[in-house]
Amino acid sequence: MDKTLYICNIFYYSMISGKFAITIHILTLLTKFPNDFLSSEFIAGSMNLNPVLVRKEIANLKAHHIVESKEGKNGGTKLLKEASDITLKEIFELTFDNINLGYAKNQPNPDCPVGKKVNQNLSELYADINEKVGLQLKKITLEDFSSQF
Amino acid sequence: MDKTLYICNIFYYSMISGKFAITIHILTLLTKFPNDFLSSEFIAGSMNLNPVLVRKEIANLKAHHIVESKEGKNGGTKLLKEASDITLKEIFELTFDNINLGYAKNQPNPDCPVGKKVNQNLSELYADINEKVGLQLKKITLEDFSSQF
DNA sequence: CTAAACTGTAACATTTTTTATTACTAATTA
DNA sequence: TAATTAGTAATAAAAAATGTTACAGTTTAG
Repeated sequence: MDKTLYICNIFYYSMISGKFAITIHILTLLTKFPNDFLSSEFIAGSMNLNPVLVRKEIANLKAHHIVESKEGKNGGTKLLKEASDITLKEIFELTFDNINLGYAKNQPNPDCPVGKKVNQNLSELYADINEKVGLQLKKITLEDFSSQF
Repeated sequence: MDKTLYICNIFYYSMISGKFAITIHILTLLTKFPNDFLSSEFIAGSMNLNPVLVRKEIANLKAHHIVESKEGKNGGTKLLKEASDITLKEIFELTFDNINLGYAKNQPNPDCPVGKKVNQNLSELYADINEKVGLQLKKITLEDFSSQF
C-alpha cells in the first residue's frame, strides 16, 4: 500500500490531557538512557499506558526535533539534543497551547456589556499568567528535572 | 417533604471545568449591580448558560461567604463583600484546587525508578507554579477586573 | 391568602473529551 | 526471511463536563 495513504489527518487526533506529564515521563526515561533507542513498549511499561499513546506523543516530539526514532527490529526512540539544552518551557509549549484557567463553553451574550468582553479580558489575564509560568519553566532544564530521580 | 432529604451529596456533583470563568462572570455582573439581587435567570442570560449551572456556582460562592442570596419572588444573589476586598486569588482557590499541567491517568509502574517518583516530582513543580500564579492573582481585585468592562 | 417568581438541588440525559484497543503497513536487523 | 519495532488509521470505551427536567420550599406583591 502507498505510504501517502498513511498521512495523518491531525484533526482526527484527540488531545491528550495528560500530555505534559506523559511527555516529561518519556523524556526523563530517554535522558536516563541517552545512548539507547528505547521502545514504545518499554516506555509504556514504565507509565502503565498503551504504547500507541506513547508513540503519539513521540510523534509530537519528533515533529519538534527533540527526539529521533528508528523503525524496525531494535528500533525505538532517543534524544536528539542534550537534556541540558531542553527546558521545561519547550516541553510545556509543545504539549500545551497556553496555560489558562478555562473559558465557559458557550459564546456569551454579545448584547451584554460583560458577556461581550469577558473572554477577551480573561484572555489577557491568562496571557499574563502564561508569561510568568513560562519564565519559571525556562529556568528548569530536562537535565535538572531528570536528576531528581 | 422534609428539607433534610435535600441535603446535597457533594460527590454526586460533577465539576465544572469552566468554573473559574463562570464564577468570574457571575461576580463581575454582581459587581456591576452591587445593590440588586440578580436572578440566576438573568445571569445565565448574559452567559448563555443553563440557570441551574449558575445556581451551582452560586452555591459554591455562598459556601465561601462571598455572596448571599434570597429565595422567593424578587430573590436572587448579591455580593456580601466589597469587590475591592475580593482578590482573583480567592476566586481561583474556590474554583480550582491547584493549577497544574496534568498527570497521566494511570498509576505509573512502581518498579521503575522514574515511574515511582514522577508524580511526586511533578507535584513539586506544579506547587511552585501554583505559588507564582497565586502571587500574581492576589494583586488583582474583583474591582480591578470588573472595571475593565 | 394565594398566585407568581424565585432558589435549591436531585436525578438523569446528552455531549464532548480523553484514553484505550485493534489492526495493519512499512522498516530494520539478526 | 522471521521477528521486532515504529507509524497511524479507525473505532471503541470510559470519563468528564454540561445541560435538562422536575419539583419542593421561600418570599413577596397584590
